[in-house]
Amino acid sequence: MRVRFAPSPTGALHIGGARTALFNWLLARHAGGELVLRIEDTDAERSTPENVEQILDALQWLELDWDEGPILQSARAGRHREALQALLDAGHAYRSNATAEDVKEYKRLHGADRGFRGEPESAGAVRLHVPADGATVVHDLIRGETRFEHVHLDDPVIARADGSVLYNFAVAIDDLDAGITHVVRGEDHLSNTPKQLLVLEAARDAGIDRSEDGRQTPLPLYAHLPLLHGPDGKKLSKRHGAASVQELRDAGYLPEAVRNYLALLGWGAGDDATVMSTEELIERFTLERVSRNPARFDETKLRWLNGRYIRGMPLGELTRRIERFTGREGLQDAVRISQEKIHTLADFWPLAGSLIDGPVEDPSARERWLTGDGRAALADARAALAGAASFDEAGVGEALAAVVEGRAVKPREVYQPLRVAITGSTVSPGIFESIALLGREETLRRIDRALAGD
RNA sequence: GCCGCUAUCGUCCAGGGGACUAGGACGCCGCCCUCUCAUGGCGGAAACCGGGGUUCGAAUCCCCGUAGCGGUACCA
Repeated sequence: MRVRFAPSPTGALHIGGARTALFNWLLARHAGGELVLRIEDTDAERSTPENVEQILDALQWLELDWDEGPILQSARAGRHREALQALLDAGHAYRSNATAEDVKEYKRLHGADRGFRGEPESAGAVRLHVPADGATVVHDLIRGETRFEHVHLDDPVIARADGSVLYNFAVAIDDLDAGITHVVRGEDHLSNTPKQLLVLEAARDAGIDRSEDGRQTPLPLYAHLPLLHGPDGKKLSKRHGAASVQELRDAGYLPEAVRNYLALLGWGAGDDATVMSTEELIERFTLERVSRNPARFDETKLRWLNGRYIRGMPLGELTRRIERFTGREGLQDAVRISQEKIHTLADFWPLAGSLIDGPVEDPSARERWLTGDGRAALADARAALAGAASFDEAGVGEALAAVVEGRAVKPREVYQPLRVAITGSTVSPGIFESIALLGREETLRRIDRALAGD
């Protein structure tokens, strides 16, 4: 089995593209086949080297590797011209100066459901001859047979007047030359498939489909994946939050969680498995179980899944990732007491950063907890902590429990003022853990500053 | 407009003629745990797009309608 992932570098790699890459990768790894990476950059206007870099970078972050490539489609222009000329010579294609208006006029005359047929001219863009009768049937591995009647198909333009080839031609030739056995891509390409199949058949007839050993290359099998949409059912875009792989990374998601989540969009293991390691995904993934319905990208479920991965991760590993994410070091103790409270790497600093860089400013928190009884409770807590026999979590807990008991109040009446005093905010890791982490000296200093505050 | 794809809880995935009183997960609601936020545990609400047909029997098969999406570029 040889599959391919063929993004066009017209922007960052979006979630939909990442899912297509993942499915191809899963399929190749499951079957012990090869994955070819091809960059579809035949549109020089819109393709940039920066975008190519970004796509490669995104795939690397996702830890999806490939076995061949990246092959730049633009580098194959020579082969494309040769193949194009062969089709022209064999009479499967012709030059035409017909414009979009001409096509419209043709349909007005012959009916809206009649495909455009042009007259061969000496110059102009190159169109493929679509047979007058019959139909091209796409045997889609996911959707079954889809029949496209030739009368409905326009003679597609396969090359510009300057001889540079267009997408539907380049794809067909490249898939053929690369010996691709399974074309797995988004459903938006289903309608393009008959055109590509027609190019492939014309290419065979023109005799340009022979591999080195002279054998005819079999036509690839096709599988069209359901499309991915935003939460509102519309096409994915920036409005939907993290829509590109880079944005997912910056939002603090883990690549393994993203892989797991993306695999669940348009595919299910068959039983009720939700959390699956990449190894398990590889083992269980099959095209037969891919759904036909479009799916929506729902970030809340990704967040939950990401949280599961974070909680299940060894402390050292999580620390390493958070340190790389934040660019800080020496975070292990803070990470340890935050692990069960965060869902993404990005959640860590807002939760626990104040333990490292000092309390944050939150006037409303001070107003609510550091006035009246709160101040008094804080003073008691200070005294208790100053005299605590030991300053580990248990020692701190004991000392503070005594304060709660002594004041005969609900625990929060002591703990919240304390939390605001040492972190500045009402949200933090556990209070005993936080205080133990700070140590006696720093804790008392922060309490004193809070007490002196207003 | 034309051509095509799709249609099960708010979302994702099961179920593919009788096992459906339609299952699991996220989210939501409630309870428990609890120092905040979380985590964890328990419970709950929540769906077969509409209409015909086939059949003893339809979420499941067929047709029509509707809706969503895609294609219809000298874009990919």
